[in-house]
Amino acid sequence: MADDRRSTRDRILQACWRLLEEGDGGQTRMSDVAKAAGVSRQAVYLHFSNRAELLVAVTRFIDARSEIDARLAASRQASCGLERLDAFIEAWGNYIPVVHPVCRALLEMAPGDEAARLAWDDRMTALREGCEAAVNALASDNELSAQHPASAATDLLWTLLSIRNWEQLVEGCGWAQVAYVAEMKRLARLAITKPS
Amino acid sequence: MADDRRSTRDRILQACWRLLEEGDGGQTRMSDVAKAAGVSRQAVYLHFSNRAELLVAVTRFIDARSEIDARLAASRQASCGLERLDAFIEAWGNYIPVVHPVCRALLEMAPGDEAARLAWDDRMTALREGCEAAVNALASDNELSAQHPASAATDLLWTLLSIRNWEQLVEGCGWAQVAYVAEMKRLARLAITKPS
DNA sequence: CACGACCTTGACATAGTGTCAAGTGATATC
DNA sequence: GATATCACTTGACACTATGTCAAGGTCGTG
Repeated sequence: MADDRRSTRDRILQACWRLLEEGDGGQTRMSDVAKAAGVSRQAVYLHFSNRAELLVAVTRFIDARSEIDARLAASRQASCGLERLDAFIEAWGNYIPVVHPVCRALLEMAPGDEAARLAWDDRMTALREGCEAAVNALASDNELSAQHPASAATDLLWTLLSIRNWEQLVEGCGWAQVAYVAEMKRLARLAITKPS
Repeated sequence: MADDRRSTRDRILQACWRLLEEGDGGQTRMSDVAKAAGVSRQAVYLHFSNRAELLVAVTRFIDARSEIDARLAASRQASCGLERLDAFIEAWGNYIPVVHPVCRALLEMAPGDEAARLAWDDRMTALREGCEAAVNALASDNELSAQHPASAATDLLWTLLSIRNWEQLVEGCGWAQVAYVAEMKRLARLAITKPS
């Protein structure tokens, strides 16, 4: 029974994920998810009290299945600031395509939905903390550009690595994922580290 | 009569603009606009067949009142590529805060509304053409970085100057408008021009 | 058997967009 | 001066998606 319970919940999450990846983007409706999961619309509400909560649960579901923590941990073990910056961009930049479908849906509903907005802000705050840590590592190695205070460097890195920028370059301009990551590494160095 | 007609239409546009600037962002509804313009909700539909059309009309209304064409024309008359790049960033970057409230509304409805999406794409295509022209001017002066083909440099400049990035830095991180413009100029040079 | 957990069915409230039809009042035209 | 036309009002309606509620069904377990 406990197994069945998890299996229904998981089937909903899985179906939602699949629809977000395949479908027309964030326009996936609760009834679509229900149908895809082979369950009634109300069953979805028994597990997730609203759409925002479902989407947030899907992001966690994805996080758990994609070793994101491990990848980010690797970046924290880099031996110097520059290496850490590269590793961080590599980890995050390659994670974006995975979570992007859900992020898109969350982002689309954020303007009109407090819960979605908070969930999104949480995610972005976590990203900013990662950027801040990378900037601090650069500062420790005295590799940080003298152009700005560390907070401004963090702002820049955070903005550079935003999901919107990935969308525009990879989906909008047709850049290959590896080209995107390589270019972000190059730009980050130019923007916030000392000229070599 | 012809005067009255334009005055009602203009009152609607003006009211909509004001609400978008003051209000909670793109959540402004048709009935809000009607009320603010002192007109019935249906009167709004007599002038604009749907919300997307109204928003597009507001952007044109703003364009007309903000000498954007003149500012951009100035950037086209720059005597060298680098100067032109700066002038373009100056013109566009300082225009963003003016149109931003409407762009935000248009952007928020774009995912679910074909008309809004097309209108947005149009605007962004125009911006991209401006970026492309600036990149070409740099190429003519042999000032373009050898890192990428011109199209990739255009992609980068276009992405750098996106409204989302302005939102994040100015509204999200609290950067002053002048700091934003200055930093975009610096980054654009680093990203796509030859190192000096 | 009876209970409870999980799920279904179907009805309902709500919010906002866009449509429709009938009516009003001022202005222009014959 | 009657009449037609234009710009607008009023009020009702259809539609879509979210989220809520109540009543009932099914299955495993005590």
